[in-house]
Amino acid sequence: MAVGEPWVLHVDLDQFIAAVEVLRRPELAGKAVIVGGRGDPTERAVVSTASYEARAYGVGSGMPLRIAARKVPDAIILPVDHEAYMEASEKVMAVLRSQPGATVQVLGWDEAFVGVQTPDPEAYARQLQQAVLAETRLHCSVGIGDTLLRAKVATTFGKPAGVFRLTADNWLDVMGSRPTVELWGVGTKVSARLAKLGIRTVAGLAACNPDDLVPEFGPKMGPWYAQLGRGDGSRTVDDTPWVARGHSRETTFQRDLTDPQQIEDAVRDLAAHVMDDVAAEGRPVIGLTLKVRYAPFLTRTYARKIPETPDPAEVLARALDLVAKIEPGRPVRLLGLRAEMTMPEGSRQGHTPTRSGW
DNA sequence: TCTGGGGTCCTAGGACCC
DNA sequence: TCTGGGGTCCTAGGACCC
Repeated sequence: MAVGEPWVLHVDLDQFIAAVEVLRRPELAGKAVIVGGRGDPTERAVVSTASYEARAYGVGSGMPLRIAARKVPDAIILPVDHEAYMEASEKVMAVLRSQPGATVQVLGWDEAFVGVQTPDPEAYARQLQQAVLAETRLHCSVGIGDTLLRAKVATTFGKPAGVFRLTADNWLDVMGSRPTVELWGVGTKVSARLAKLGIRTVAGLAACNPDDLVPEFGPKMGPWYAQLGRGDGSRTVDDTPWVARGHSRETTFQRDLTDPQQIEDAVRDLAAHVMDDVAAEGRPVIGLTLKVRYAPFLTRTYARKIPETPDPAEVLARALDLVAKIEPGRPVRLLGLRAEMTMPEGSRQGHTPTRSGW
């Protein structure tokens, strides 16, 4: 078999969550399906995924469920079922790993990078799509690139169920005139700050001097954004298992809390769940962050390093210390608790594009 | 229209040390 | 007595991703 050049493939399942729901309830095929929260549009919750039929009405991820239900009155609204998606995800990743010569870096439930040496990446991508479909009955789109970033962005143009190639050769032709917010790692805030500097398009970002971005974005992020504009970055797919730095739990209350006892009880509850996740990995806790959203939308975080401990009772006591920082009498809409853990030697860090390894 | 829940990493400023 | 300059650690806040 010909060895060929190294390529990065980015595999992204099409409307993954909705597709999994349709698989086990075939009568939903072709209908507007919305998955979010506990499936109750009267609750405070948001859309996890909408089927293409629902998206046609303007429903998208992150939209309040209440609004989505209003836009599509006859939509079928389902609760989020993490276990089902996890199971489907593991099947898909197993198929990717079984492809000849594939190195697989998982990015989330429904996407992964696949590194491979092949003379014909399109043929490889098609073969991969067929294998995933045959084994899981799920469709995916594939982006082909000479960097991780270009492969990731290429997938957008392959949807649904297609293949698209983006390399140094066609990057500016395809992306140059598009707004910077279409880059992976540039959101609305950063694109607005770039616009303030007169940079609106990917071509504009690609052409700028990285040093000119340092005063606005700092020594790391400035040059990083310039690199994004060029589509450059790592070409290495890393299959080292990812290890979480921490675990957190959050709850949004259907009614804002003001009673100190209720607030304390809620934190005890969060701590118990967080420590379940921590205990499953057997690493000690070294820090805590309490997140408080005061109604309507003011978020505060209170953080503290703690003496390294694996003991849930000790962690709970430190969490309750942080509760003292919550402003008394002010309505609380959301509470979150995050525990940071020690990291094992040599573990891969980061799973977001903007950070280490890119 | 009114915004979930799980993550990661960067930056700034103050405290402290040499 | 007052001061430079560099480093680390900690906390708070922000941005982004799925």
